[in-house]
Amino acid sequence: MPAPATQGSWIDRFEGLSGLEPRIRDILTSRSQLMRLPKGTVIFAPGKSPENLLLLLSGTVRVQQLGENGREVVLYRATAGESCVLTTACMLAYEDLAAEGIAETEVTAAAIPRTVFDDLVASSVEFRNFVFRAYSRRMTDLFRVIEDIAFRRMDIRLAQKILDRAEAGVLKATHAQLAAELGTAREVISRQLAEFQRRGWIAQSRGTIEILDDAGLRKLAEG
Amino acid sequence: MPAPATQGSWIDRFEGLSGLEPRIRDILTSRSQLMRLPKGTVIFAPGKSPENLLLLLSGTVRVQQLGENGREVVLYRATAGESCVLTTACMLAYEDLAAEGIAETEVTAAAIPRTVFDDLVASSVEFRNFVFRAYSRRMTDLFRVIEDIAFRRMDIRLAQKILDRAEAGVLKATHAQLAAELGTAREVISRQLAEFQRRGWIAQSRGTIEILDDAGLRKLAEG
DNA sequence: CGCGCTTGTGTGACTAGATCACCGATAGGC
DNA sequence: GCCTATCGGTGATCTAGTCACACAAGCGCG
Repeated sequence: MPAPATQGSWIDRFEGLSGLEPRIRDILTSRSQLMRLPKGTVIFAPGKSPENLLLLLSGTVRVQQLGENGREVVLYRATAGESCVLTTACMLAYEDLAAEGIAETEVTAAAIPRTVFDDLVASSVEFRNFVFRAYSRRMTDLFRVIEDIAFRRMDIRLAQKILDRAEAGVLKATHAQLAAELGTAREVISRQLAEFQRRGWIAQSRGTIEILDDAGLRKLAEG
Repeated sequence: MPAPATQGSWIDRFEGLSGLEPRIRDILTSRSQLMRLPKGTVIFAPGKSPENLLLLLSGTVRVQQLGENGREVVLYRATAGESCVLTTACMLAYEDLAAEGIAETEVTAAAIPRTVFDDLVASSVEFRNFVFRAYSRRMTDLFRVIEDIAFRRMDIRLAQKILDRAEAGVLKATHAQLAAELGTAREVISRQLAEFQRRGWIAQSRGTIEILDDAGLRKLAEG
């Protein structure tokens, strides 16, 4: 991305914020703070609520639910151009969430303090719409997760996951990681992958999955 | 709808709204509309987004996720004193939700049009807090549902459900309804209940479950 | 190099839950 | 009292989660 010529140009990377009135843009740029979080940073977690609302400029944040037996499910990922609104929910949470947010890659973000956030919501329709739209999007994501877990077959979900997260036909992930993504046990993933392999859809080696037959996987994922 | 003794007194039934400035109270009372919805009314559904935000004065609204195969899971219930904020998410939703809200009993509510809602959010800190707190609460509920579905055993969840929803030791519900609540199949519920009965924890008859041994159920539900 | 350690993967046996195909029981309308 | 819709019970079968353990691949180190 080219170095911004004007102060606060990062704002325009957010869908819905480009039309902000100058006054609001000023508040946003002057009272937020750009920050860089190394990969693996825990942004929020049970008992650790964040002080700031993050608007992601680059990188991705993974939000996952933790079960007491050590198992996990990935709830959603926030990527550049999105906000981590759940954060606001956490900021206000009268109750601790059993979820945590982790920087999955290095992340750069604009951090907006709670009070400034409130101020912005009060003074700008566009910002309000931005915020509520973000909430709506997250809700939708959560609903999909629920639907998946409750109603969809593992093989289908796994095929989707692989197609989703593979880059150039290759997915770097251990069976255990995929299991955590889908909220299931490692063995289940191992067996499903063995079956995919048997059908010639993928090739496996320690920590990586290579897609051999995209169409085969896709056919399963759709149906 | 019963005429309130003093204009706007219903506002005080909502935790967090009682401290509103008079000016805001006036907007709320004058620009909202009290309404009565008969039991079974569909408040929102896929393809049917509501125009109003509802603040529930009495009755309960059940919000459930619909799976394409006809199965369901109950996401949460909103009761008197709560708002149906998801509604606002739906109002703004750029995407249809596969969820629906249904009046589970007769419901009375104050309906706030979308524009007035925006106005209130803009002009009152208390109202903003009220709204975000409501969002936060719903998120928490959704997280619990995800955790339950993904990690908890059916027998435990069923025992909890029975304890939760029984009134005076009796629960009026069919096996099919309980199955829908928990996002499972009717047969599973039937078999579990048969087991509970065998252990002397409950007695069953068509459409009703009677709790005989509260402690027994509770012990399972906790563990 | 061989050694031990950690992490990732494979497998069998078993339990829980979901699905399918039924059939019998019950209540309510007529 | 009979008909019919709804409710509940049951066996067979399949998918998924759990447990216990064994084997394999990488990795540091003497």
